This record gives sequence, C-alpha cells and structure tokens, in this order.
Amino acid sequence: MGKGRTACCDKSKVKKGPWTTSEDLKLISFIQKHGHGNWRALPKQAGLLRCGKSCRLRWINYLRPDVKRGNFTPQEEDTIINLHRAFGNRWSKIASHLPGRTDNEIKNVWNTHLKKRLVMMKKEEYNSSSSSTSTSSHQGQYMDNNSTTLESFSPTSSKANDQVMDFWEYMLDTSSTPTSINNLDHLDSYSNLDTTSEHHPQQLVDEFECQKWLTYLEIELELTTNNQQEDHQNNFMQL
DNA sequence: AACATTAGCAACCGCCTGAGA
DNA sequence: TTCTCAGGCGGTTGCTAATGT
Repeated sequence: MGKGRTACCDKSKVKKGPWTTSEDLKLISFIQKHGHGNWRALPKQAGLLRCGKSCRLRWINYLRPDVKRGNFTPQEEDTIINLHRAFGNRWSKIASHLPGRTDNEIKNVWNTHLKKRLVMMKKEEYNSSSSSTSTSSHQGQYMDNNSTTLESFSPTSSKANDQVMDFWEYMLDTSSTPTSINNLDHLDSYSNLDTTSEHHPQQLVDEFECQKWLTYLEIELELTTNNQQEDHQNNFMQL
C-alpha cells in the first residue's frame, strides 16, 4: 500500500453531476431488491456509472421513502435553532431529532436562512437592548411574527412543476412505462425534462405529485398487483 | 429586454472513525 | 497493535432560478 488514501472509486470512470430519472430508478430498484449492504460495490451491481458515495448520498438525501420534502415548519426551524445551540454544526446529530429531514437539507437551511435570521435578530436584540424599552428574549422566542419563515420560500419553480406534469402526461399518453429496469435509458431522452433532482417528485411539496411518483415506482418495481396497476391507471386518467 | 447579482440547494470532496482482518 | 477499508460527516463548490438594475 502506497502513501495516502486510495480513491473511493476511479474518478475517470464515474459519472458526476445531477442524477437522471433512469439512474434514480436503477438505484431504487436495486436497493428495493438487494438492499445496500456495500455502497462501493453497489454501482457496478446496479448498472450505474456512479461512485458508491454518490449513490449513498442520493439514496439518503432524496430517494429514501421516508424522506420528508417541502418547507420546514416554524416548529422545525425552532428545533434546528435550539439543537444548533446545543450541538453546533453537527448536522447529522440535529437531523436525528428531525424525522424525515436529512443532514444536508438542514445544513442548507441553516446556511441559507436560519443563520441570516439569527444575525438579524442579534442585531435587533442589540438595538433594542441599547434602547430603554428593550424586551426580553429567551429560548423558544427566536421567531418573531415579522421574521421570514421558510413558508415564504417555494422550493419548486413553476417551470419544474410544468416539467413534472409533462413527464406524467408523457408517461401516461404513450403507455411507455418501461417494463425492465435495464431499459430505462430512454427516459433520459425525454429531452426537455430537467433531469436535475428538482423535478423529482419526492422533492415536490405537492403530495399529489409524490403520490403519483410513488405509484409509478410501485408499478415499475412490480410491487403492485395487476389489479392495483389498473386502479392506478384509472386514477391517473381521472385526474 | 439584457445583463449582473444574489439566493438556494444538490452534489462533490476529503477527512475522520470504527470494524474487522 | 497495526493496517485497510467502507461508511459517515461537515465544508465547499457549482449550477440554476430569482431578483435587481
């Protein structure tokens, strides 16, 4: 063994960047069938040109069925703020107290919203304490009514939603739901569909989209009976 | 309308840790 | 005890969309 660490994978042979729909499905399909005992070996076994770490990250942050998407509630934000006071930047520790939320997501929310808000509140606190009519501030009152909550941020653009709708129309109209997980590459040729994860239904706030996606996966992964599949198709047609 | 700047977030990088040989 | 390896973690980057000028 030479000096230094061995790379986790051959960087020249792995794909990087945003995950495509077909890659997602391959990963989901493989994990559904075989689990994820060995992340390093998984990409090859699943037919993915990805680093094992990348697969793990994708699964944990986006594809796991129990990942909760959508805006953080004010309660969750409070929890993060309080836990951050206790644990600092130990995002996985904080995430363990917020079911369905990932460390990466919490880290992003902290860095983009909560940190700024706390700075502003510190400022306000400082200003008010320097004036005679200062009001006391204590834990649990980090959120004043005028502060911006994450409710005001929409994670999904209308364009992304349009793409999702286009995608589902395409899937239903053509009845081209792939029958084999090995034959998913054509999904990527659905040219205008943004293949970044933003369109992925598990990232949609709208539960309707999530449900459609999950139903599709059930069909794709043969987790439903034929009758159930028919029901699903009928439900889609009614929507 | 066009360009510049900012915000949001998915994904990558590299280090750390623990298990097992 | 030492070494290797895989998984996990936190920091950071880079792309895209939104907003401002």
